[in-house]
Parts: sequence; structure tokens; C-alpha cells
Amino acid sequence: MAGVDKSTVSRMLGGDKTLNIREETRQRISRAVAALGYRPNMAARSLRTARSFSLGITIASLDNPVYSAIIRGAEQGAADAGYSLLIAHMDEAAPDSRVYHRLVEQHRVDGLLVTTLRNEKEHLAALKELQAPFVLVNRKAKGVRNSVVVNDFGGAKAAVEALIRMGHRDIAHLSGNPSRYNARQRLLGYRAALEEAGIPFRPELVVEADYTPDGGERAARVLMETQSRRFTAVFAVTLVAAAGALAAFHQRGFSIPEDISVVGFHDGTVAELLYPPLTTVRVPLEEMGRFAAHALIDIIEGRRRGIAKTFEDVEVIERRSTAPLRASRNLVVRR
Amino acid sequence: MAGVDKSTVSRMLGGDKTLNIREETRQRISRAVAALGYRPNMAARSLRTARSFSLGITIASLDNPVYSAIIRGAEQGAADAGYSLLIAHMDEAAPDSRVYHRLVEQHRVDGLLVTTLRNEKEHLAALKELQAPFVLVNRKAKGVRNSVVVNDFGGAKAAVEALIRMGHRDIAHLSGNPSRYNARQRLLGYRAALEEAGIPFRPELVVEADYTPDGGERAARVLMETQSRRFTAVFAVTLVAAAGALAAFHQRGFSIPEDISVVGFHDGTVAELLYPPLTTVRVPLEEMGRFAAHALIDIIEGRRRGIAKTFEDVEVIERRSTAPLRASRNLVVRR
DNA sequence: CTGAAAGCGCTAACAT
DNA sequence: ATGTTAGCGCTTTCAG
Repeated sequence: MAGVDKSTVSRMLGGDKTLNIREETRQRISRAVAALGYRPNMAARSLRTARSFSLGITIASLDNPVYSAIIRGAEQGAADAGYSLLIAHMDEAAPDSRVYHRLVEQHRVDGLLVTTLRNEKEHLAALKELQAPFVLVNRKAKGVRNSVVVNDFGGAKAAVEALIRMGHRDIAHLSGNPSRYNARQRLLGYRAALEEAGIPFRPELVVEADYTPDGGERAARVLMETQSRRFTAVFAVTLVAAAGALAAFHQRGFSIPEDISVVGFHDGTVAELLYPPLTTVRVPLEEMGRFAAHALIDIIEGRRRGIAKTFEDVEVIERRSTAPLRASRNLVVRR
Repeated sequence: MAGVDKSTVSRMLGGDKTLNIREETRQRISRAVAALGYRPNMAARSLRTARSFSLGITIASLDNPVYSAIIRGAEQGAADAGYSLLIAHMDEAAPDSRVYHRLVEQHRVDGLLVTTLRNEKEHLAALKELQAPFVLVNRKAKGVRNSVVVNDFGGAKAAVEALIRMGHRDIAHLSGNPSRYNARQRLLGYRAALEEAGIPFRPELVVEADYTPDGGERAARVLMETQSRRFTAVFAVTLVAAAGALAAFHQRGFSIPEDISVVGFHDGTVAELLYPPLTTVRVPLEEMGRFAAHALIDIIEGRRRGIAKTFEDVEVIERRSTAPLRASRNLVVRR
């Protein structure tokens, strides 16, 4: 229709820098493209170039706001570069490292964003023998250079500093499993804030909660039983753990924040749904997702060798679950 | 390596029914496939068959547990049939019907699962001129035959019936926008339950909340201001609205469930995080997602013309936000 | 400045 | 019971 060879069209649409095309020809092609509603066929392009122009993202729990934020960012980042995002759910209970292979070997994706790493060893082994690049998102692992994380340490530190600024000194921590990167960093951030303020670290104020509401509830209960009246604030490793803790405190008749201040890690709409709305530390999850997608595409397209980045921004969002320490607190159980 | 033509391999792997293959040959092929770790190249298959073997799903809010459940199901359903699921986020604030076209015209997907339909008219028009099948998930629209929904009506009815069984008669409804299918059905279910119990419908007990926490909070406040003491239970159109309402009630010093019982629609882990844990009605969202994917694939592959299905199951999950009505209730505002 | 030709890895129709 | 052939729609090298 434009009276030119398809190869010319291909080069023009592909933005070939070595193409010297006459303005008039370019016009004719553009008009024809518009008139025909022409879109390159991705399958043919993929076959020819041996690339799929899509990214895969492996996710363990879709309903965790942390991951939905990351996905949202990743989808944007992929779309920015003309890539699609293919989601692969991977059950944490029955993780199967073969899904990596399935996606890559079938040439469905050019690279992987991985947010799942429970059984680290097996998964890392599977990833490493993969013929495609991958970047860990919100995870770090020994021997893996490609990884994008947020400032877990700084976020935790900021949260605890905020509590200290409110006058709290007896600050407990509902921690995660310290074998995991994020939990470890947050524990270190907690300790750093205490140390800088000259508050001695008391190991008995750290109780391990997993990332579930039940875990948070149990941990809070342990804290109340072993340390009643010996803490006035709690920093929880996660929103979900914080929510569980709130429930445990409510059940014991404590008022939040009058009796105990609570801060959680990660922001999200759930934080506003809790009672009282939860003070949290917000980290740029969506931005991290977008960046990770961009970086992965850069690696795929050979513009970059690897990526190791930490998003430093942290922001404490004060809601109603925290309050200044009052001199005369009343920890008497009501009802 | 197996000493046969690639077309034979193709037919065997593709499960061609008309292929009569010698057991011995089959063995040789299988061995070679295993030895080489051979996987068909999807791009070539796509080019040849003019199909992408992937489904697209359009989602407005990823962090809404309703949609994460649907995605999870859809991803499973797609994987069952060897399809991938490609997610396309579509901002409800700035919905862009062109994303449908982008996905389909680039031959990235063979069909679309659509859960987004705010600006119905424009979107439906865009979808209809699409050269690919689509099925609405959790939505219904005039003139669209393909649609899979849950029993919004029955779920709402069951929720209200549960309240009635607890002795409540003055039951308010925080509704959604009645122009939307789901909200309308839930309102009808509410009314049907009242009617069957011989309780007159009082329009002043229905207050519109949108699907946000703020909306629920506002609506609950309206209810308290205009109807104080004239209702003992609330059925909220959504989990999120229920959460907002809980906050409003707490702020006014009401105890849940002692003063007011609250039920929400849709189950999810958030329900357990609220204080008190929210009684909800659970509908099979994940199953609906899986089914929708299967049905869409059936349509794509010509085994089915269309799909119109309602998942009837509803189940009221009683948690601590509901309680039997006591004869002597105390609605006095504390504090 | 543009065209011609080859070929990516499959599948489906047709041969044998 | 299996092989041969053609071609899906692109991109890329090479020619002119």
C-alpha cells in the first residue's frame, strides 16, 4: 500500500538508526500503517528475534498488599518498554522450582522477576541454571548479584525513632524469621535506633511472629504474658503481624494508642482499615517494581550487566495507633 | 536424534488423535525429548497456529482481595490448559479502552478476562469490536452473553438471613452504587431476606457507600445521625465498606457486636485482621476465576459458543462482629 | 535510500 | 505408520 518493501517498514517501525529514509517515504508508510491499523505480529517478531517481549513475575501471595504493589509497578515498567507481564503464582506451601523452567524454556518470557524464595537453596539452583536473566525483587541472596530491595533497615530504624521521639523507651519488636533477609534487616534497624538513642537492647522484648495475623497475635500474647507493663510500644515486622497484635491487645482490654503504641512495616489500604488506623512505614514498593522491570529489560537487551539497588526512601505515616508516652499510663485491664 | 521427522514429533507431542504411531517409535521420541530437554518454541507455534496460548486479564485494583482471588483462580485455570496469564492493569481513574486492542492486535493474547467495567458504554464498544473473545468476570452487562458471576443476590440474602436468625429486625444496608450489577443484586438480596421474614423495608436504612473505607465510614455516620437507636445490625456491600463502618462505630463509642452487629460481603484475610474479626459471606471467587479461564479457552478453541454462569454457593462465615440481639441493649455512647 | 532473499521453529495438508 | 513440503510474518544481511 505504501509502495515499499516490508523490510523498509520493519526498519522504520523498529527505529533502525542506520536507516536513512526520505521524509516522503516515511509519510507514505505512516499513512498506510494508520489506514490499515497495522500492528506487528508479536509471534513472528518473537520467532525471528528469539525474544518474547514479555517478563514473568513469580508471586507467592497475591493478596499480600506488598506484592500487589510490586506487580502494579512491574506491569507499568514492562508496559513502558513494550513488554507484557506474565504472572506465575507459586504456592509457598508447595513451591515448585520447575515453573521457572517452564516459562523460560517455552520461550514465554525473556526474563524473570522473582519475589518468591522460601526454599532458597533449591530455588536458587533452579534459577541459576536458567538460560535467562532474573532479578530478585524485595529479596537478597548470597551469590546473586541482581536484586532490588527497599531500605528495610532504614525503614525499621525510622519507625523506632518515631516511637522514641514520642517518648517511648520500652519498645518491643515483633520480628520475622531472622533467616530471611527482610526480617533480619528490620531487626537490625530496630536495634540501631535503640542504640543511637542510648537505650539498651533487651532481647526479651523481641518475639518472633511470622508474617501471619495469628503469628502477630501469638507473639503479642507472649509479650503481654512475659513482659506485662514493661513495654509501651511495639514495632511489628509487617502490617499483618501488627494487625494480629492489635487484636491480641484489644482482647486483653488494652487501648491503642493510650496503653500501647503500635507501628507496622509497609503501608497499604489495610492500614487504614484497622482499628485504630495503623501507623506504618511506607517504602516505595511500586517504584521498586517499576525499576526492577526496567532494569531486567536493560539486562535482556544488553544495555546493562547486572543490577543491585536499594531504594532508600522511607517515610513514617502517622496514624492513630501511636501516641506520645504519657507519664501516668494506665495498664489496668478493663472489663 | 530419534531418527524421525520433526513433524512426527510435533504430532505426537501435540496429542494428534489421527496419529498411529508404533510404540517403539514413541519410545525413541520420548527418550530423545527427555535427553535433549526439548520444549516446543511457543513463538514458532504461535506464528504457525496464529494463537498465543495466553489469556489477558484486565484488573483495576490489584490490592483488592476480590481481584487477587480471581487472578489466582484464573492463573490456575490458564495453566491447567497450558496457557499463560498476562495481567493488564487498568486504572479505574483513567480507564483506557485501548489496552484491549493493544493486547489483542499484537497477538499477545487469544482472549480476555475482563473485570473492569467502570465506563461501561465505551468499554463495551471497544470490547465488541475486538477480534477476540472475552468474558466478563464478576460483572454482567446488557448485550454481553459471556459472563461469569457469583451469587450476589443469594449471598446478600444469606447474610441478612443470618442477622435475622440472631433476632435482628432493624437491619441497615450500606449499599453500593445501584447502577452497578453487583451492588444492585446485593440490595435485592437484602430486600428479599427482609420480605421473607415479614420485615417491612425501610428505605431510610439504606445508605449508599462506595467501595472505599471512607465511603463506609461516611455512610455509617449518616446512619448514626439520622437513625440512631433505630437499627441493631448492618449489612455492608463490601468488606472495605464494612471496615469503614467499624471505624465509624468505634469512634462513636459503640461496641461491636454488643451494640451493633456487622456483616460484610466477600471473605478474605483482611476480615480476620479487623477488630473485631468480621463476619462475612464467602463466595467462590477463586473458583469463578478458574472456571472463567477454562470457559474462555473452550471458546477460543471452538469447543463452546458462549458462557453464562452463576456460582450459586454462598456461605456465611461467622466471626465476632455479629451477635444475637439482646433484649436490653445499651446504645449509650461511652467516653 | 531501498529492495531481495533467507530463515527463525513450528504445524497441517498431502504424499507415500 | 511416517516423511515431505510449504508457509505463518517478521528481521537482518547483503546488494544495488
